[in-house]
Amino acid sequence: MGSLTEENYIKSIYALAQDSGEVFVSDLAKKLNVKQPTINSMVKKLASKKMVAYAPYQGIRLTEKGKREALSIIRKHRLAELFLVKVLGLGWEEVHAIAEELEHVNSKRFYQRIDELLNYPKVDPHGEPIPDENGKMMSKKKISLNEVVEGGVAKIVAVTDDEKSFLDHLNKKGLQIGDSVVLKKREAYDGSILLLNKKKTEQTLSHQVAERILVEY
Amino acid sequence: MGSLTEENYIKSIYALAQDSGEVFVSDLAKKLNVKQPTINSMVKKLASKKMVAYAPYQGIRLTEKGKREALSIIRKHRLAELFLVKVLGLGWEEVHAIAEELEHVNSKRFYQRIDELLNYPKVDPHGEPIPDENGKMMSKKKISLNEVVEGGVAKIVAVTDDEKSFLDHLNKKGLQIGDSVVLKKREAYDGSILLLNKKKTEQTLSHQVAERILVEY
DNA sequence: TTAAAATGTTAGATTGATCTAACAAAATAA
DNA sequence: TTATTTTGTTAGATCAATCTAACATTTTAA
Repeated sequence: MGSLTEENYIKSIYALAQDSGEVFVSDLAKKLNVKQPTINSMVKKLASKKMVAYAPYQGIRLTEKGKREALSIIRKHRLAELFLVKVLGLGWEEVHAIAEELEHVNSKRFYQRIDELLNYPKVDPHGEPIPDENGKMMSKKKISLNEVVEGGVAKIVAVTDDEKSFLDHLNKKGLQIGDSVVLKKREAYDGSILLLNKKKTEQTLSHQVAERILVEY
Repeated sequence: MGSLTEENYIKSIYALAQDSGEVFVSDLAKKLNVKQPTINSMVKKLASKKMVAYAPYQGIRLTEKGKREALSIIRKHRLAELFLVKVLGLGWEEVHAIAEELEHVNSKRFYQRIDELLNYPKVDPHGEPIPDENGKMMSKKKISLNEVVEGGVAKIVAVTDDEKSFLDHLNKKGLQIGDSVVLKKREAYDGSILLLNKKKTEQTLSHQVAERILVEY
């Protein structure tokens, strides 16, 4: 266990990496509401503890050890949220703040009993998967971009075609694994879709291309 | 709310005052496992926040504000303990450490729901009274020294005679309000008792004198 | 390819909580 | 009443986490 502060850094690095792949010092500073030099020194400390690997301009990555730590905190957070809703009868909208505190409680027994009481749940009240004691969790459902509804936000997690020409096409459209996209509109007559890529520019994809793009949704 | 550290100081000052009346910088240092100068500066800070009143060689006293804070923490600690035993099924011997963490959770709602779920309990698993939201709690039973069994430890909390001659007599025996005493032996033929006072010296009290001394037991 | 934007670093200060070393005052015991 | 013990203080240092000010490097866009 690191300090409360260290735990919060680890958790935020994990969350940002989920959202957008690379995590820069500047991203973390924004997320944690502290200035960049603060992040800089903390990242050095975490690197010395082998929790992260860091190279300037290439982002901060959690090591296996760091990921284990992150998943342990996430497990506690999500178990706490579900517990607060199911057992204490609090509203799903008010439990997040309390879970932010409970996630730092350092007692295996406490969380084992909660897990048992809730009958080993797989997802929290927001539908997020709960990692088990070994950090394993249900992966979110992956679907094709064609199954996303108009207005939906989805994160590209995989492609089912790795022909260079296909990947080049995606690059030209400004699309990469890890990017979040917004589905603006679907044309009824040919199933082509209009979306906003990460850079907020509009792109049109044919139905055939969208079919090969898997998203987490 | 003060910092975690401040909360722990307040709680310890309250606990020491319960045990022995006066709380010296040196007592608190021992209790919190830090050195005296640390206590000295923290006490100054707490005094500036009007949580304690302090005069050297005369002990640290909580102000009304400080007492409210202490009772709020104690309430959370004891509710947490009972909750851990009754709802999570943990053993009474393992809940203290977890409650030390939970007592700092800063959510009224959380503790209100626990209180409700436990049906507004009056005592924790160790028999200690639980303060309500206004800091009121059951007082422990006060009994006369004559009702304490041989070998019992009791704390003097009041006397039912305030004649100077009576109080002088107690002073001579090294007995004061707030002192803990050990009842070593009771003579069958006249009901007089032999006890160890705070200074660990043996004293004999007549049955009539003991009758006028009230203890928390 | 040069200018601008994004990303990052160093140096030095601050605040909270802690320490050690040295000294000071009050209470208690011999 | 003097010596010892208990109780407390000051000064100065350290460590974690933060800041501001100034500067540096890399990427991206014009």
